[in-house]
Amino acid sequence: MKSSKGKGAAKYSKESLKPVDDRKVGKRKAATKADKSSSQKKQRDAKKDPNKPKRPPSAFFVFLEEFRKDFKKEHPDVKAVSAVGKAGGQRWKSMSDAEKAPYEAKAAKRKSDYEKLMKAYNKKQESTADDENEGNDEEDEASAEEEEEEEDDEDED
DNA sequence: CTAGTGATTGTTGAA
DNA sequence: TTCAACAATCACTAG
Repeated sequence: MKSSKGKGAAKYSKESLKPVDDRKVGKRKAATKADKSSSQKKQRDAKKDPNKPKRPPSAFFVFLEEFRKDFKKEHPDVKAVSAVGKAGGQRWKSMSDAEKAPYEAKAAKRKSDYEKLMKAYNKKQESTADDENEGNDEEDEASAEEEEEEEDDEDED
């Protein structure tokens, strides 16, 4: 699935896929915690999912992390997160696929771990009324093995 | 004091 | 296939 390179399937979208990208969709934040009774820092919530894994940062975010450092380095006085976001956004679009490659690779790895977390998260849910758990297969080791795969290929010097 | 807000794009999960 | 919200950051502001 996936349109892949676009091309062949870039038809249905185009206009239909537009409504989303334009204006921040009307504010995706403002979770307005609402409760906060317990001063538990900004833990986003405590009643929704016990331990839902946070979404893996996209290549853009990975790039942003480095970009922020560099940006602040040249703009130590800038204190607006939006400034970095905008600058990073433009810079990101200015980058070539090859340059984004390393970031995508990292993001891809992040996703791998995320999938694992999701597995563990599913198990924790364990609510569903009955769910007897039956055999309960522990299979999958929830422990994420830290296997730092340093794959550096890409351009060789 | 607490935590939401802004701004970027990508990604993922659900319908 | 399509939509929609969320991922990090950092100083400021409001109640």
